[in-house]
Amino acid sequence: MSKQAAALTLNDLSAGQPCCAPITEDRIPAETATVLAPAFKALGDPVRLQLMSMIASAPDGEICVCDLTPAFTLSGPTISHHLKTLREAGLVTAERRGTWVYYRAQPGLMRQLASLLTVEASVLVG
Amino acid sequence: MSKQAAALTLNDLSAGQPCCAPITEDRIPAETATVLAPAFKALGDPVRLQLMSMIASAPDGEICVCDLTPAFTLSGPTISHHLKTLREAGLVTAERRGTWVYYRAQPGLMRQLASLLTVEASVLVG
DNA sequence: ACGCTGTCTTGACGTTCTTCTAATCAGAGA
DNA sequence: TCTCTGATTAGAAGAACGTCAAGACAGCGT
Repeated sequence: MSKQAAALTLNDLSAGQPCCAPITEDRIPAETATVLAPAFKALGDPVRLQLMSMIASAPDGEICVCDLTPAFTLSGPTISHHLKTLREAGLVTAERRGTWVYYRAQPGLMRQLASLLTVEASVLVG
Repeated sequence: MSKQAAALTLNDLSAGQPCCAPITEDRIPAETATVLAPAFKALGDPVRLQLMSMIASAPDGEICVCDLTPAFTLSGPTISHHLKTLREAGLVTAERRGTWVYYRAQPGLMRQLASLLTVEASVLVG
């Protein structure tokens, strides 16, 4: 990384209201793209996309790693690595309770990504 | 490619109605994840995210490569390569008219990605 | 027909990603 | 304290990615 002008972090975005207009309205600033692209990248793997959906759709809002791992034909460390990627992207949080670790989705960031992609009717008609 | 059970393609999804419920409601099937993950991956680069936003927010619904390239400090071939990635992900289409090539967003796929990430109030409150 | 401009493809190089095995850490129970 | 189980970290191999320079292709103008 050579030139990193603005120190815009994920918290600056997920804390406040919607970061910016949908990409159909205005061009995204470079700093915003730098902050949000990693979240999209984290969802850009089939395994992580399924993990994310299992976490986000968990009945109690959380799900144990021990329930996630057997759902795939991948080794435990590999699943753990993918979960770390989702964690570092800010899409999920982890909490250890006793022996087990539970994962929970972060709706704020998800909603931001969704609103960024929202396409209004005007774009379709026009 | 070893085991490719269902021949689910991008067209199967973008042609019809919403592919599936938001990931907050149900776990997405493996085939759907395989089809949609590349679209998220394509958006997972700051340059491509900005390109996508410039294309999607273009006043006439389309924008010339000659307007995209000078907006970045990257070589022409590199921009062209990123545009190809967006094209292969199904997020944009390209059309040559005379000397110039114009890019246009594909709202269908964008709307699918957005609805997949949609978080209802129930998830937040519950 | 020729050259000019705009865009894409090719080939290469260094970096990052995905996956594994092996080793380590955290907590529960005897 | 020792051991057992669940989860993460460390290290390594192979594939994929981002970038550029050089070359190829497409269309316009002379």
